[in-house]
Amino acid sequence: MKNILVTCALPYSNGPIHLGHILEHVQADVWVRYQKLLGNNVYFLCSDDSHGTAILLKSRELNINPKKMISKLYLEHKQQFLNFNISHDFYCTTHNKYNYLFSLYYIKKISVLGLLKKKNIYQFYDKYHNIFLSDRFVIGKCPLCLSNRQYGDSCNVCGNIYNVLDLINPISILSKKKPFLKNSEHLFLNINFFRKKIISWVHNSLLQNEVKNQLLMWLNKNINDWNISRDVPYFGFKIPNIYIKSKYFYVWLDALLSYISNFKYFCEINNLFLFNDFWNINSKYELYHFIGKDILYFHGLLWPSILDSMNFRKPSGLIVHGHLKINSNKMSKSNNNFITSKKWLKYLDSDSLRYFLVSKLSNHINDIDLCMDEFLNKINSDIVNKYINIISRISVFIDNYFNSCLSNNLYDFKFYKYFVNKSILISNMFLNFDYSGALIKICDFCDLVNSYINDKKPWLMDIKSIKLHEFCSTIINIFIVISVYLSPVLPDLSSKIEKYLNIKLTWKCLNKPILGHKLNKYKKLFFRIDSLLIKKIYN
RNA sequence: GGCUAUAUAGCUUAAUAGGUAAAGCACAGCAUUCAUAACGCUGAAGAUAUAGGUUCAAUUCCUAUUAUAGCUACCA
Repeated sequence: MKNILVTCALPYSNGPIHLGHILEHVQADVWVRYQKLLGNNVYFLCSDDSHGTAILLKSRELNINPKKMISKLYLEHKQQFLNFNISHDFYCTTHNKYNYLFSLYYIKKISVLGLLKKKNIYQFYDKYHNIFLSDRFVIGKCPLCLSNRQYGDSCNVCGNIYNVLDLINPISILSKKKPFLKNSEHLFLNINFFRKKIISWVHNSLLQNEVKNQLLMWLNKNINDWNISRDVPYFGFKIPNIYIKSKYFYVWLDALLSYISNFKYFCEINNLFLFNDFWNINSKYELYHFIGKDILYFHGLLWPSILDSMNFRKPSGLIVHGHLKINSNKMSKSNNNFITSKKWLKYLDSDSLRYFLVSKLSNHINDIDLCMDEFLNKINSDIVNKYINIISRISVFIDNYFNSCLSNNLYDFKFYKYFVNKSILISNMFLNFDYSGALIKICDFCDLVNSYINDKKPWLMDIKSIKLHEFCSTIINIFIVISVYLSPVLPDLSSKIEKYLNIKLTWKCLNKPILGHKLNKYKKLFFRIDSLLIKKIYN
């Protein structure tokens, strides 16, 4: 039995959960559910990322206390993930005592190692809002291609990056006025110190090839010192004055540290003595982080360095996915295709989205396109026409002629066994993150069964005959096997199937066929999606 | 600008060590009635972004170009 700790990237506490979040959590959830199905011991943790300038500004905009805002969003986020059956064992926010204590512990460690340096830097300052402006809060004319309204760090038009101080006619996006330059002393982390150790971690952990290449590219040159402090006003943890005066921890530090502190918190609440087993430097237990391709820099460079400095173990692997697009466009409010999880559930169900996303996920970091027409076709043809159709066409006989009871023998044990024997193939595909490939195989199974039924023509067999009874029981047993394979993907449908069949869908179901067993009367298990609902999503 | 990826039928994706490019959806015909106009069988059509190179042989390896995505810390 394996012991595994799994995390997702932390949703930010300044807005609702959207389908992009759901993509990542579904990818992790399916993997976690498969591990559990196979009997491994998995803890699945996540948290809201509740610090940073953007949260402070959002709370000012809404005119409420940032603490109030993040706790309100926390409850909302947690509920949304529950609605999509994401099986987190623990979900909290980064704004908690444990995380603060680990932040203190961390800065002490890097300070003792002599890796902190103070440097004076110049930044734009908005005197109307009394706040230092990060590059993203300043817009102006690109110094290279002269395009208007570009961000302080890079130009969307020519793609160049530059120093914010070179921007022509800079304007603060907060006050819409010209900011002025102000200097401030900051703490910088010498991350280069860890370079060799990180390189060795990259070579020895489970990473996709493209991820490995990207990390080694960054690691092949010197990495600049990392500014880990932020000026007031800020919403986060304050750095003790012995290190620097009036500064806060950069949000990414405590966000990453929360992977550790949340587990500590979780263990304390549940009286588990597992913390050292999972985090000690020689831990044999496994640790995986599911993240989007945009935050690889932090998880592939900063995070291993943090763990190294604290003398904790490093991740066994990172699972990096691409971004979610809607109808081939980036999901954004300006594209008018920003879909929150709440809105989705108003018109459509969780399982169908889970199924669609899983059918698109592989071990590559390609973007995933949620094309709504394709979604409709896929759900109706895969789930209804292929998979559910099997039970729908056989249950009629069982209910009408055999009092909803399975026979004592099978009509075709060999055929049944064929599907059971695929269990290792299917589970390995899921465990290796080849979700789309696994679903293709499962659809092939359904095609095979439907074709078999056509071939054997049960409607021509004598009603109430043993032959028909055993035939139907064979098909239902195969349906059970396929349902076990799909259960991590479709939790809602699976629990309906469990109720109907009077069984629990577990890996043990594959040991031997279920015989002489009483089922419930069949009722429709899954409904076709109406194209009208798809249109409503956009209104 | 630099780096790392990606580019295959109308759409979405396969192709495990260079060796006849495969499947689902959509489309057409036939058959069938147990099934949510579902299922089955047959068929047609049609694709390796562009230009070169290496090779007996390239979707696969190399180079360039084009397009797309992410990164290029101090947004998260």
